[in-house]
Amino acid sequence: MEIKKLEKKIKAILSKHFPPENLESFFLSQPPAHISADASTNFALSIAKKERKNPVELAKKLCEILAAEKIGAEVMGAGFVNIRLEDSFFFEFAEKFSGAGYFKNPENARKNILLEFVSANPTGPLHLASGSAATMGDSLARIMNECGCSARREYYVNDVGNQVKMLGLSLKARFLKKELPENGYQGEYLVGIAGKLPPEAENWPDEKFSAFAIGEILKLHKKDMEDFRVTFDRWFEESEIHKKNLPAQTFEKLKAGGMAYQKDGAWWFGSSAQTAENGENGDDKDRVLVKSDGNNTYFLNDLSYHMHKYERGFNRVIDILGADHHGYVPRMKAGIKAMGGDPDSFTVIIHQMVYIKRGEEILKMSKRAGDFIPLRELLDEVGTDACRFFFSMRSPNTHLIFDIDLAKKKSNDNPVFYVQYVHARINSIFENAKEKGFDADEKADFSAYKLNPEERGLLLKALWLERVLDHCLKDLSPHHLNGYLMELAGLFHSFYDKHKVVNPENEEQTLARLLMMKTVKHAIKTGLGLLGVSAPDKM
RNA sequence: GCCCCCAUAGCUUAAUGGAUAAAGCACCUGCCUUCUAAGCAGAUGAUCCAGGUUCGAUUCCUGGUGGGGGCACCA
Repeated sequence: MEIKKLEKKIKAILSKHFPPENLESFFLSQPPAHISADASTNFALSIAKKERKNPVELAKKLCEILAAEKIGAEVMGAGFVNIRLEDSFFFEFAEKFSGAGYFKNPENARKNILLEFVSANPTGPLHLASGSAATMGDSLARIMNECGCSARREYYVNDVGNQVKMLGLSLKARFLKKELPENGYQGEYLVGIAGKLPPEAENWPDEKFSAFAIGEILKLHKKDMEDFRVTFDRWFEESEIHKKNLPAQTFEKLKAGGMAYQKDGAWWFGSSAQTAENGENGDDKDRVLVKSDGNNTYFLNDLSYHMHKYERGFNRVIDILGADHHGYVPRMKAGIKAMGGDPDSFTVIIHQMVYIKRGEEILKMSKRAGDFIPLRELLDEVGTDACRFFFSMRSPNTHLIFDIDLAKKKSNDNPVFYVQYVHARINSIFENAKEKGFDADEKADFSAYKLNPEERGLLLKALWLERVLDHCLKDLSPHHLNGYLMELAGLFHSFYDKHKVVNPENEEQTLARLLMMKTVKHAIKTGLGLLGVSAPDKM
């Protein structure tokens, strides 16, 4: 939180010279690599017009104000103010950084977030593409919690409906070695599950086959997610909302509020009218709630499930969906609004489709037998670390082409190893230090220590991790963290090649550098941890 | 036809409206007697097109072009 503290401090100083409305646009950012400064602000540029002053003049004034408070700053370019921090600042920062709760932001304390993701139908093994959503959701939840929000992960299990019936019938056919029903589930996995059925299943009713199949497939999903280091706080079964009679209650409430009408023997939700007043992003047509055969649509059930999320106390509800479901978003927002909720508290992260490149062929993710690539296959062949880092590297908006042959064959080229290698190398530095009699945790006085550019660069990078996490929260995507870790790793490897940490002839330097190594190691371990990637001591 | 997403280096991708657009792969040149060469140092190489807003646009807006996805009384 040192960046936010510094921003707060500078803002307080500036508040004596600028009106509050102009101060709102003040923030610090990390200067680009070729600028030798520790923090910079475009404040002078952004308020020049409002203040009716030349930006460079304003920037000069800023520097004078800061200099009076002993903050070193200079003007550069068109009006950037670049701040240089004292060496002592970095040592103080390093002492705090490794402490627990460094990233906890009190402003996030009231954010009670529910993330729903993967939620694959329990009718077959998890597809590779589920790994993408699982990575995004889990890493995002980890980052949110690290930053002081309360985020919970949920997996919605569609354990009722036609597909479940069909699954049971398909399993039964496999068990009795009969022809599969039309539109039945073709996958070989049902043969394996049939083998687990007891002999008396011969006399089971169809529903029991369904329940058995779902139970077995859920076990697979849970195992896959566990091995992928994704822990759901709850596996919410759709049958639960029916036991609680929630869809009927939702339906009644919509009717009572005049939001539902009857047409052609079905009940409709006026979603287009409901969203029309919102202007943009309205639903383009009304949606059926109860079909003319008397059954609920998926939408009505799902709306009641989403309202139940709010009833459980969550004030921010986030779904992660594939791009093929984006059309679903406006009607859900309209539904939440009609139910008296706040549509702005509901966010859908749409991730674009993952395409699989195998050989020269680009496959759409598909459940057809020949094209189906299970997540399990990739986990076993490439490993969780490489998979998770690879999937979290991209923004959800990227139309990713996943070259599966490359991923398997050349997994060593995955940048995850470059980052993990930092952790392993620092670990052996500590071992070496210990052998030479240095105690890395020893408190020492570094007030006279002059940081060289590489040392300063490492501590500066660690300092800015805080802002990277802010960007992840803002964009609801962990991918900024991957880029950050690769950059930090690059700085470290370069430092490592140029400077030696353990030097018995220079105790002050050794202890100072050990503190830096501790800081870098903590940044790497924390960052990798947030991505669900391990930080090995040896490689 | 309408809606959403995308277009950056040979390939896969980064870049809160900011300063000299950043990495990896591929390719080329050097570097292991020193805390792990899964590494380092260096060379080559890019913002789809046309307007607009702005002190400043890869980023925002409009219009093209090209690609992906979606437009069910399915779930």
